[in-house]
Amino acid sequence: MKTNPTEPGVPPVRNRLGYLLKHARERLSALSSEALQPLGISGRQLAVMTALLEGEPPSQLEAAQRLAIDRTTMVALLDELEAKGLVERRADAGDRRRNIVALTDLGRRTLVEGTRATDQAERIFLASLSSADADQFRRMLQAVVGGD
Amino acid sequence: MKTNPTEPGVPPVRNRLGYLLKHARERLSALSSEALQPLGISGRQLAVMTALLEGEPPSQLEAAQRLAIDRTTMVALLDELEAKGLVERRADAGDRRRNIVALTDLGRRTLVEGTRATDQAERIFLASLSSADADQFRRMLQAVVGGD
DNA sequence: TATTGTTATACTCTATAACTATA
DNA sequence: TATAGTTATAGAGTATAACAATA
Repeated sequence: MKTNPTEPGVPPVRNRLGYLLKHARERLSALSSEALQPLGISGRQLAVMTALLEGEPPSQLEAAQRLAIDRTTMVALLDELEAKGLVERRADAGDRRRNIVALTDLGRRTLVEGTRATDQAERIFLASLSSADADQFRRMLQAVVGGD
Repeated sequence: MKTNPTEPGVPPVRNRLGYLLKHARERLSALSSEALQPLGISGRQLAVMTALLEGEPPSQLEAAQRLAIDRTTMVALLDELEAKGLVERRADAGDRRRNIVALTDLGRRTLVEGTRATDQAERIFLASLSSADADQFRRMLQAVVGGD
């Protein structure tokens, strides 16, 4: 059994995109969780609230599609947010299969504060990049994620 | 209840780093899984094998540290790799608490092929960026992840 | 027949606590 | 006392299948 025969064409694991994306997300999640803790919400919950405010108040299914998550995942997220008084479900008058989901006044205020908190978390996360590089980093991520 | 009062300072959820990193990683994971399927290994397993080849053959704990994961997570990963005949645990002669972990010959061949496969998955993942931008994207990720 | 919300269920990934064997 | 490996366990997060209500 030979020792340490470095293989050509096998780069260090810390240069691999899989490693980098995993740990980048872990670091940002930790920073965001910490920043949101005073508000008593998670980053996932803030993301749902953010999606509710884009365009018309969505059904649960439409809200899930805006976040590119499954509708069954949305159920539990809305249960949590409703229990905190941050969102309301109301039956759609025109199609009673659908629930229209909207932020409450408390939800709107919490969203604004949570956005400020996560903006700050993002700034800390990106602190090792120049401001121009940080903008480019975000654009590159949008490019590789695509429309989904 | 007002409808759709767009709040100033609340950007679309698809511009948030949390959303982008989550879905970027999801997309790369899907591409990598597909590329590795003929080899019968996961991206996580390939990452462990890659870490084993950097520097001296590590103990389980050192291998975990190279990947910045918990040593209890490493146990199950090595169980899987050992069951496939890709790695070997052998007791450290100098300190019998430690297991030295090394790739088998099959493991080394699988690592080389798996690296080629995930290189190709990374190229597809980055296809919307120029070659120079792709390099810069990777460097930026390394900068924000830091030494951990 | 198809769609929306829901529930039950299961699977992946991860970490914490406690055990064992060694040091 | 402390460390390396292990096990049991639990908690996120996610998805699939099946059901009820409605279209």
